Amino acid sequence: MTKPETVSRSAAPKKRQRRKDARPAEIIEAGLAEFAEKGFAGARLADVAARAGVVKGTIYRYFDNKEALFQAAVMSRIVSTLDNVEELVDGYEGPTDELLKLVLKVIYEKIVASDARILLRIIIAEGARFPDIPANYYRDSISKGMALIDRIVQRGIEQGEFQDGPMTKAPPIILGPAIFAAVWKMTFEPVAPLDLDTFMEAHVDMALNGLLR
Amino acid sequence: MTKPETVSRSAAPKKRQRRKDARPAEIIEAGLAEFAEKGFAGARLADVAARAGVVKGTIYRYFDNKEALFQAAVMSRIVSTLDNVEELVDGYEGPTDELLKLVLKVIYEKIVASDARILLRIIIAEGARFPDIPANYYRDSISKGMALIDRIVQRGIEQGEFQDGPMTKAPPIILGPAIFAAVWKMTFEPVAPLDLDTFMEAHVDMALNGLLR
DNA sequence: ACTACTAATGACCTTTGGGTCATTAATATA
DNA sequence: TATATTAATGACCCAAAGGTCATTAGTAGT
Repeated sequence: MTKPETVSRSAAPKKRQRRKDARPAEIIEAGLAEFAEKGFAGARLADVAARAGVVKGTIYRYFDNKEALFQAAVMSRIVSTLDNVEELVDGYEGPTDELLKLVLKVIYEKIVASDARILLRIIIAEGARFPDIPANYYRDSISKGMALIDRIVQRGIEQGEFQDGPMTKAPPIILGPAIFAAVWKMTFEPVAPLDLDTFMEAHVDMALNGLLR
Repeated sequence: MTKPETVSRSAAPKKRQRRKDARPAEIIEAGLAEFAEKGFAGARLADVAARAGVVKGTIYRYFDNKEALFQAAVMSRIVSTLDNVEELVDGYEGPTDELLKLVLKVIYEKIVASDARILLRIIIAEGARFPDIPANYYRDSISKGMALIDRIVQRGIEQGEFQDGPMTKAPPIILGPAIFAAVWKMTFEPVAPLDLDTFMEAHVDMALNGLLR
C-alpha cells in the first residue's frame, strides 16, 4: 500500500478490516472470556471489544446491548454434548459396570476437564438474575447426563448386576461428584489442587461399590 | 421496598439514630445480602445502605470503600463451624459407620441446608478476583471437614470396619456430594428441585457401601 | 440546661462505563 | 476507474454509582 507506517520499527498492523461474518463469533468469544472472569456487571464492553480486536461501537452493530451479548455468548456454549453418548449406551453390549465407567469418563472429559466449566461459574454466579441460563443448561446438559445415568442404572438392575436401594432412586448422587470436581477446580484449585485422575477413580469405585450386588 | 411516606397518616418513625456499635454489623448483614444477590460489581452501596436503614455516606464512616465492606462481610461469615464436631469425633464410642452418618448429618445441616450456602455462591462467583476468600474458606471450613472425614476413615480402617481402597485416598469424594447439593440448591432448584433428605440418604448409603468391608 | 463531641445525614463531586452517531474507509459493482 | 454501500471507527453523551464533606442533630458529661 502507499501508506507507510508512522512507526516503522514496531510491527503494528492496525489496519481496519471488514469481516461481517467473522465478527459476531469473535465478539462472543471475547465476551465469554470477560464475563467468566469478571461476571456480567463487572465486565466492561470496552475490554470485550479490545479482546475481540474491535472497538466498543462495533459490538452494537451485532448486539443490541450488553445483556443481549451476554445471553448470546452463554447460550452459544450451552450445547448438547452427550447426544452421541446416548447412542453409545443404547447400543452397548457388555457388563453394565464397564458401561458406567465409560460414561463417567466421557462426562469428566466433556464437562469437568474441558473449558466448559467456565460456563459453570457463570451459571452459578449469574443464574439467579438470568433464570433462562440455568434452565437451558439443565435442559441441554445436566438432565441429559442424569437421564443417561438413570438408564444405565435401570439396565444394571434389569440384568441383575445392580442392586436396588437409596442410590438408584437419586441419580444426582452418581453424577454429583463430577460437578463437585468442576466446582473445586475453579475455586479451590490454587489453594488445594485436586488430582482429577485419583478423584475420578475414587468416584467410580464408590459408585460401583454402592450399585453392584 | 422501604418507601418514605409522603402520607402523614402512615406511622413512619424515621428518626435519626446514633448506634455506633450496632451499625457495622447491620451494614455487613445488608452488604452480604446484596453481594449475594447481585455480586460484588452489581451491588450498589446505596441499596446496601437502604437495606441497613442508613444512608450511603454512613457506610464510609465504618468502611474505607466498597471492597473493604465486601471483604469484611464475607470474612465475617467464614467461621469454624466444625470445631465442636472434632471433639465429638475424638470422644466417640461406637461403630464408625454410625459416626460417619452422624457427621455427615451435621455437615448437611451446617453447610448445605443453612444460609451459609449463600457464601458458597460468593466464593465461586468472586473467588477468582479475591483469592483470599476461597483461601480462607478452605482453611476454616472445607479443610476442617476434609480432616474430619479423613480421621473417621482412618478410625474405621484401624478398627477393621472399613476397607482400604481408592476412596480412602481421596477424602473429597466423601464430602463432595454435600457441596454438590449446596450448589444445586442455589442454581437448579427452581427448574429441578432436589429433595435433600432423599439425596442425603443416598449419599450416606453410597459412602458406606464403598467403605464397609 | 448548657456544652462538647461525633454519628449520621444528604447534597455534591467525579469517574466510570453503557450506549449513540456522524464520519471514515474497505469492498462490491459498474 | 468511478461510485455506491455499509462495516468499522472514535469522539461524544449522559445516567449511574462510588466516594467526599460541610452541616445537622443525638448523646454524654458537667
